Amino acid sequence: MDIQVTDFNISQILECGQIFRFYKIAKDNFNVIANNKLINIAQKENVITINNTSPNEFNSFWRNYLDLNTDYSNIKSELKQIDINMNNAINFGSGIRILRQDPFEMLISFIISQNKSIPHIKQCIQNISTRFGKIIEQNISSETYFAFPTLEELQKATIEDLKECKVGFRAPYIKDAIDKLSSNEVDLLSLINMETNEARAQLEKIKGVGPKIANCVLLFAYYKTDVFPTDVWIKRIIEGCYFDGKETKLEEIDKFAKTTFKDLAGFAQQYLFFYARENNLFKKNNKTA
DNA sequence: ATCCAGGTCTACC
DNA sequence: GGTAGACCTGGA
Repeated sequence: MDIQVTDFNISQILECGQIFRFYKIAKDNFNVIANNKLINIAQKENVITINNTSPNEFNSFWRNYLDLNTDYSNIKSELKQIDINMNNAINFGSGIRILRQDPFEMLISFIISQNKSIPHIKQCIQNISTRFGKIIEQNISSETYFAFPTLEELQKATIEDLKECKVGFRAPYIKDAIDKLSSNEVDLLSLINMETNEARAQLEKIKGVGPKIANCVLLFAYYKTDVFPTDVWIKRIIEGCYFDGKETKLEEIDKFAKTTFKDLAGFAQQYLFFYARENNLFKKNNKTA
């Protein structure tokens, strides 16, 4: 089915670092896995074509998942007023939207993400899905695709099993997450209605979850857009653009982002991350900066 | 080979 | 309370 879109670029949305379960088929054409479903999304100008869904399913799930109920024109114009850097970043990634993804999948995925490159993160998540997730029945490809496992499905995994999925030293962290969710020591459902700081404290009870990973989960699964996940890329671009290139503590960057971007910090982070990473800005030994 | 990648934990100050 | 070093793994 075809849908008219604005402020929407499927490549930017999938490649700005918020999602790991997508496969590029061709230019502006991707397979995406979410909600135990596999769809193909292709975009031509202001029309996206989604294969393997129905109008009913699109309206009940994908519309919200793709954040199509949010008007991005106001968000962008407000952020653009901040300065030339935000202006450049937004012009570069003007079709970015923040997906509304599954909390459990985001938690495990971002635990895996620490000190890893993005292709390797994707590989680990695929390994875990293939081993513990359900086969996606309504397939549109010759390959077999697997859904990300549920908590119940991952409860069967031992630390050894997880290590075989190549997650390395993160295996006990994943196990700790599964244990704390199973015992309800951490309740992902309850986070929806919590204040950002309170929700972050819950997530950080899990071993291997610090401020960066917690913020990613809060932004990408709970749409708490006042958080500002600071990874190496964000750290570099913020230091380069706003701290005269000087080494700056994470707490100070967080304070800066809160006062500068306020409730739109999460959006600002996505524009800056995509802008910095795609252009290799402020990387060590890089004169582009 | 050596270093680094969506960070966080641990050990020591 | 604050920081250096360690940490699985794989690719440059």
